[in-house]
Amino acid sequence: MGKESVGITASKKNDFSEWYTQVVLKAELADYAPVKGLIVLRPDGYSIWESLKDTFDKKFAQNGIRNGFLPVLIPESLLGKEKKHFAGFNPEVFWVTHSGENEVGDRLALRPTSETLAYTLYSKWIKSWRDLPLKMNFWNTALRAEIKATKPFLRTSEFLWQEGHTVHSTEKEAKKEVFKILEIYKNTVEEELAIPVVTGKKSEKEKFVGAVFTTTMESIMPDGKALQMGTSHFLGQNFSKPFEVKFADKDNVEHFAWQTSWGVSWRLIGAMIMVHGDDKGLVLPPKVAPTQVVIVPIYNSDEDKKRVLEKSDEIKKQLESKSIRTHIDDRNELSPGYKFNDWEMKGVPLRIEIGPKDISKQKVVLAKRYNKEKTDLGFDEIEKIDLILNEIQTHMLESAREEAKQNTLNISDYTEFKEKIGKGGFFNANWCGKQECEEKIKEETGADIRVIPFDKENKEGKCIYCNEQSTSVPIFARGY
RNA sequence: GGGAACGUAGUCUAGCUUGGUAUGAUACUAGUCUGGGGGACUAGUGAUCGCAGGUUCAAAUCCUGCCGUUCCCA
Repeated sequence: MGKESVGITASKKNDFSEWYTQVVLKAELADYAPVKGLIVLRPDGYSIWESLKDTFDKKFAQNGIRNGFLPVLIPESLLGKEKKHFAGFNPEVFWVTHSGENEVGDRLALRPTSETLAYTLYSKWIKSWRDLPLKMNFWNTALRAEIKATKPFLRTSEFLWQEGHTVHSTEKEAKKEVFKILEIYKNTVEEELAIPVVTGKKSEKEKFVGAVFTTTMESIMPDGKALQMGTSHFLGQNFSKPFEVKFADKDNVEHFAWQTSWGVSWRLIGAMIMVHGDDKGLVLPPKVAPTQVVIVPIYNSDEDKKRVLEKSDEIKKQLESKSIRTHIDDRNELSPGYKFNDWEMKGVPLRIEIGPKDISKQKVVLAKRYNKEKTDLGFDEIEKIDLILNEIQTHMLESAREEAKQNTLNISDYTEFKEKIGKGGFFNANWCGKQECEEKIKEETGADIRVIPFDKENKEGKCIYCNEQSTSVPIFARGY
């Protein structure tokens, strides 16, 4: 068999885009749907999403947030209630204009996001301060037409996500919620996906349309571009006013409520692929890997086969008793070498090779995916595998942090900035806070303000563009 | 937003310039051997050449439209 035709043929370093697409398709995470910009999730891809969903659900629940479900169709009259919000989304809205042969009266939008729908309901449900806070989350898909370049997980016209919508009686409490959610996002992405993130605020220009302010977490990808990993918005009363989300307070005075909305999408899967993958394919962080350990039995005679499979099964049971997701690759028709490459392409964190030679020595061969290390592991050490998986998880985050650090640069000279932006990276640069400078920089370099880190607000210095008094040190980068 | 390329079996691909019923590999099925890093041999299955029109005795090939995919640049 031609090695070229089966594995990943593009190099991550030299041909990043092509490499990414190949990994998604060949590792069988997703495939293209017959409609432009839409993808289909295959079991391994969906399993990773389910794993993230489970983690988020637990954390949301601990924070008093409950799940609900909203319909996909939103009447135009509702969507248009908050003018700026509508204008922001309108270009990419899919419209339903017919039911069968009949035209519908009020056009129906396939939700680009659900604020307008959720808050219509919220205004019905909320009457008193006793009804607050109202904290709900929705797992669904959103639809935003992507006219041009689409890429699996990163830019698709329909994407899986969760959108949370909370309502509070005070501004302070709502703001606290915004930051609490962002913290949950950050922890989850770093702990589960082993991707380091920078948290902070979006600039006025980049904030969510309709929000008072937007907090965000951003990560740097190996090609030097920034990826927005999730956002948590403080909506203030911008939506509660048009949608009349109001409540009678303890003093019997009616107030408009304070709101938040927040979301992460399957983009996180795209980030995971980019950050950890290599030229052999996907590399999965153990915590989200659908299969954590794959056992490849090796044998020739029927007698050996029986012994090896029996031992494999024993190891599998031992691992499963510790909740380690284990698979035995007993496909008879394939050679061990083929299987090794196959599972490496799919990114399974640990591989156990076991043959007659190993059994006689009371050990197996253990191969780690993320650093390609191969060692012997005695039968009596099998129980340590959960610790090894944890170690891998930790190391993956550490090395991703190291890489991110090397791609982050402090910069104060605009000429130098323009020279270096081509290679990508995060650039910490002083900014005066004026949108004009932000726009000029975008125009001249293609880089925008990804995030103003929380610890970099109110920093003195000189704006990299206009040299005037700076107000903060945002991260500039070219983004996805 | 601007530009370029591409679409032929599950996958990759030859053929297209100069129209004549599609090449090869791999995968798949069966068998024998093999088995510690992408195995070998033998025999078989699998394609209305992206879709819809048009030109023609005849279209994968020429023309038009549509759909889809990829890459590069802002």
